[in-house]
Amino acid sequence: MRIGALAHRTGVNERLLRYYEEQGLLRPTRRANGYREYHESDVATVGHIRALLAAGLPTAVITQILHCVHSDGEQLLPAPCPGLIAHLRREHTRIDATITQLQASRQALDTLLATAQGQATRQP
Amino acid sequence: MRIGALAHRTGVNERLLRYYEEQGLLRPTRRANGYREYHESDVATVGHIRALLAAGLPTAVITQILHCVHSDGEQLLPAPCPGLIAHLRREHTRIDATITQLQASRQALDTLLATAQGQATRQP
DNA sequence: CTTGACCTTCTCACTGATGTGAGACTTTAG
DNA sequence: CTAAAGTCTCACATCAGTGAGAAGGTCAAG
Repeated sequence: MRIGALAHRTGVNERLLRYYEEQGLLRPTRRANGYREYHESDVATVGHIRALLAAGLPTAVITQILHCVHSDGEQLLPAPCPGLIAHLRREHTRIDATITQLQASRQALDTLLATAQGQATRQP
Repeated sequence: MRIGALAHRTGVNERLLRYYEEQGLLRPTRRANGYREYHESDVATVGHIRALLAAGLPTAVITQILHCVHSDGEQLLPAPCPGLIAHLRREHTRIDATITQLQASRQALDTLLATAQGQATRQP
């Protein structure tokens, strides 16, 4: 599969897929003419990458994770990767904190919106 | 209050406070020697800015919001600011989506951790 | 074979929030 | 007065991501 097809199937910009390669997240092979050739499993990998990035993990950590993972479907972590588990636990805590904070922000926004709408309907 | 004191009280880097001024989020006055002089209420304002930034709103939008707000404690929005309400509603939706995605990421991380710990305890 | 549509390559330059450091000036403590 | 601490501006770095441009590859239709 070439880059355009992968971009289309994952919804991720081609430019970004090249960036992920540059960061060591993806390792497509090359055709004779230099075109990147992606494996079917890269579709799933890109999905994982997006999820982890959305969770706020830096690419360097994601690279490490991906190296510890046989992405045979969903079975994971055959390699030892010491320290990684502790790191992941910390990330987990961080995500929890982020969610809590986002909920607070949303609450603040709710209040703001309630006030704003009160204003707006009171003098349209 | 000078910038160091505000930084200390809010936990926000001085550099960042200057950046917020550059972006129009804060408008400290200047002393004769050029030092920034912050008002007591700026402590609360910085808190609001951090919450909104954490929610993913860009500084430009936050500037707009702050201009529509008499920060008399917590009472808000005396100015009309048309279009802002719709914008805020969209941001609200976006935050909801982000929270959902983060929860999914956390779930994925849980699975990863469970597998990892299973591996780790099986062959220590 | 030529043309045109489309795909891919690489490189340079930028964003936005934040970090960091340098060099100059001011204020404060001893 | 001197030293330390605080502040100023300016500039460059980061990190995920975006955009544009120039060059070349691929393929089907004429």
